[in-house]
Amino acid sequence: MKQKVTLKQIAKELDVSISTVSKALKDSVEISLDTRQKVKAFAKLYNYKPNNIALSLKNRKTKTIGVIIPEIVHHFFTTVIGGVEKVANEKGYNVIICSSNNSFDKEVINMEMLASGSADGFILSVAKETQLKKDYHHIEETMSQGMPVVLFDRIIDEIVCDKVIIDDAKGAQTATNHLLSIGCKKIAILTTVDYISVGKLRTNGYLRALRAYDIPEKEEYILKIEDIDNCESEIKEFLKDKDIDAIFAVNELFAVTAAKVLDEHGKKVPDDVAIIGFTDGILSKHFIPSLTTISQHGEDMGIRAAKLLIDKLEGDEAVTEEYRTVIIDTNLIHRQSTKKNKE
Amino acid sequence: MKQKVTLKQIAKELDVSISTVSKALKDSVEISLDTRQKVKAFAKLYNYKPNNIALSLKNRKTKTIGVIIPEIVHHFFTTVIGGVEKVANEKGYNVIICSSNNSFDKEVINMEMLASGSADGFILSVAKETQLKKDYHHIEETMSQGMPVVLFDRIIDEIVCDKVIIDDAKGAQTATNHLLSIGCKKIAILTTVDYISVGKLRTNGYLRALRAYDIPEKEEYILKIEDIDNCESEIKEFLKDKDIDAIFAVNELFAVTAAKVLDEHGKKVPDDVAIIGFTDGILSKHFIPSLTTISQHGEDMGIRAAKLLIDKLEGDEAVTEEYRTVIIDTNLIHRQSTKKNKE
DNA sequence: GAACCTTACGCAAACGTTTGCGTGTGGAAA
DNA sequence: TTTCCACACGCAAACGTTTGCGTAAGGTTC
Repeated sequence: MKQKVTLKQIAKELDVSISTVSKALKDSVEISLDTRQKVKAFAKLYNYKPNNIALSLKNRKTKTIGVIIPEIVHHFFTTVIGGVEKVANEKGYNVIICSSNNSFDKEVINMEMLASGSADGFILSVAKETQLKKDYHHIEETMSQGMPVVLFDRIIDEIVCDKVIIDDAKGAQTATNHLLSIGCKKIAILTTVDYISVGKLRTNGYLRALRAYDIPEKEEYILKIEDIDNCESEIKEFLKDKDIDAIFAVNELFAVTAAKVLDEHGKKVPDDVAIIGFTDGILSKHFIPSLTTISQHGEDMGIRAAKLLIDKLEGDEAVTEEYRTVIIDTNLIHRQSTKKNKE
Repeated sequence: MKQKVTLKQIAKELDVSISTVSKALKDSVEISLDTRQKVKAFAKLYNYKPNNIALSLKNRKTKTIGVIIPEIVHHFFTTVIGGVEKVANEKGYNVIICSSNNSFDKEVINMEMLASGSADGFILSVAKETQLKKDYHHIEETMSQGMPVVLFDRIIDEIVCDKVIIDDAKGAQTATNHLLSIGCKKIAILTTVDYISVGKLRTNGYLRALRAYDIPEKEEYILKIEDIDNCESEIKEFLKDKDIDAIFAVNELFAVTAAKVLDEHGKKVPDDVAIIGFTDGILSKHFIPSLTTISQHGEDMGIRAAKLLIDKLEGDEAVTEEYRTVIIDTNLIHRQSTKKNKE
């Protein structure tokens, strides 16, 4: 089994020095044309590829971006990654993806691992547990070692760095407004517990929209779901005999689960109850009825995040000291789940 | 801005040699207890972490697994990655994920990039284009340089290496049998073009099942979809006025799209037409009606693939020379889309 | 033939580690 | 006082690169 060929081996075979080989491959004028050609031919023959590790060590940078997300099996996050990869590949960067699995410890471990030489900077959406614990030492430590961090989606206000977010409250308000505009009056919200930043913001947007329409908020219309994986039972309980004409769900899963429960109760979507979701994933698109939703433009978020990071990585000191927060526009995607006949 | 602290800096501060620091941190008996404690205290204070890059260079291994998949925004592939990560983390490996986007060129580029120092071995599902082109030089080259490769799902028969697959034909046969067993006689299949290995295998399984039941295969019941992203129009055209009582779809998207088209035609699933899919993703689970399907156990595939790879990486020569093909069991998940009333 | 200039290459340091071996210091034994 | 032995530490090489600088060989100029 062949081993990877190095400069040293080529040098030995051709009876020249390592530096000659290195320079020849780079077409340095220091080396005679003859030698250059010989070396290059030999290198091609043996399929020489410079060793990235050695280059990283020498250059003190890895040309690699570390991405840490709470879940890997998650449509929104993968679209973001898609965007990151796009930009990264264009600019000659590699992407390492790690999932924290919503665990604080795993987030810390992954971050430390990547920070100790494997990546030049981070794109990060923090784990649920991290938001709960409010322990951000690993992020601060990483930044204090000179590695830029870009936070996206689930961000942390207390940390000063580049951020890419959507205006969750505004998106939620738009969603709720849409329900109001088609004549719904009794609008329930299925949301997460408050320590999830985006959940709280979306709840706020919902409340804001109601207030703007002078509709009193009702405790009984708000369900804050704790255990996302078992949301069905909570939603079932919540929806039982509830007199509502619309539901705003802060994510796809809540939306389709609600649809399912309504279906079981013999209620029709959208005629009896309209539904609007958040995040334009495959579920919303392919569900029957297809779900009206707020698109988060995950790929754009990834693109912007990657650009911010690479700017920091390649920028001079001036750029480095200035932090930006990019807000990605959301927009309402009209589908069947909010098409009232009375409209 | 602090920079990352190195052994050299600690050594200078403490006025000892680099090797003393290194040994002290490793609790070498060569170093006096006093010095050891001093060094360790200092290292902790400055949050010293050994530089992975330097270690990789020295050890000639990176403790990193490269995973290349055709698509990142894809439920099945992400579940596989989840499995890989699980095992990798347990064994102290890092995981780098790259997507080829189903492009041959990107697959080659990613592979070469990772092969030149960033990863010790690969877990790979080949791009559609690669299957079409039948050009596998990059994989062969990587293997000939001593880096183990594990192929999964979309594998290549011609390449001799470890593989993790499901028995696609058998799974398809099981699916078709199920349809037959509930009384369906006119079973259509929505499949991919033949150069996609898994698609072809599933088509074969379908045909095998029909033959076993002595049902003649009909050309008009078979749709080979070329452009997956625009499958809806093809399916619509195909299903128009077709007299069938069941559909076997080789993936989720085809299954739900068929359901949607049927819905538009006023046909009921499962009463008029039963549907069975392949791959147990979120769509199948949450669709109304929920879809009966063949589970591929993506996470298990990832786990097995990672284990095979790590065995190769850490094994001695004996293990290295022997290649295994692991076949993961599929199983039928009964849901509503095949619950005939007549049953 | 001396002085000088090109040309074409090699040396060595550096990136941050690890580790086998060499060595200076001190104390104990003879 | 000499010899010897632990003990505690430093040296240097190695992993694979890149690159500034030094230098030998050969040619040109006067």
